[in-house]
Amino acid sequence: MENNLFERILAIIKQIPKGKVATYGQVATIAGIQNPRLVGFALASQKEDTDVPWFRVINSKGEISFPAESDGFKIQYSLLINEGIIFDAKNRINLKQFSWSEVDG
DNA sequence: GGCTTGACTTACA
DNA sequence: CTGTAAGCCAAGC
Repeated sequence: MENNLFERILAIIKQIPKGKVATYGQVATIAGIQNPRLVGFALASQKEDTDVPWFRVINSKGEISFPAESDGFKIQYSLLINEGIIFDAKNRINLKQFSWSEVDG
């Protein structure tokens, strides 16, 4: 078990199964931290060639945390669609259906 | 060591 | 649903 929160966060995100997503709060809680921003902060530190499926991490609203005009949004959107995630007219997904449970894995 | 910022969340009005 | 406020951890200056 890594002592660094960053590596712990990344390790958890890497455990997210394909076709599912986790919220920042979800990952933060599993990581044992009380600050969901650290999750996004850790992901922001990653590179494009990272092994971490950062695109499977979204906010509690079930939507991508990037502006729809941003490239990051398009990339994450495309990657999620590629895994079977469905977005609604508001660019949001059904958390009830796609949310990840660590025990469900 | 202190202040500011950040891919956030929850609560209240 | 929209707007405001507090909480929390790490990095950068």
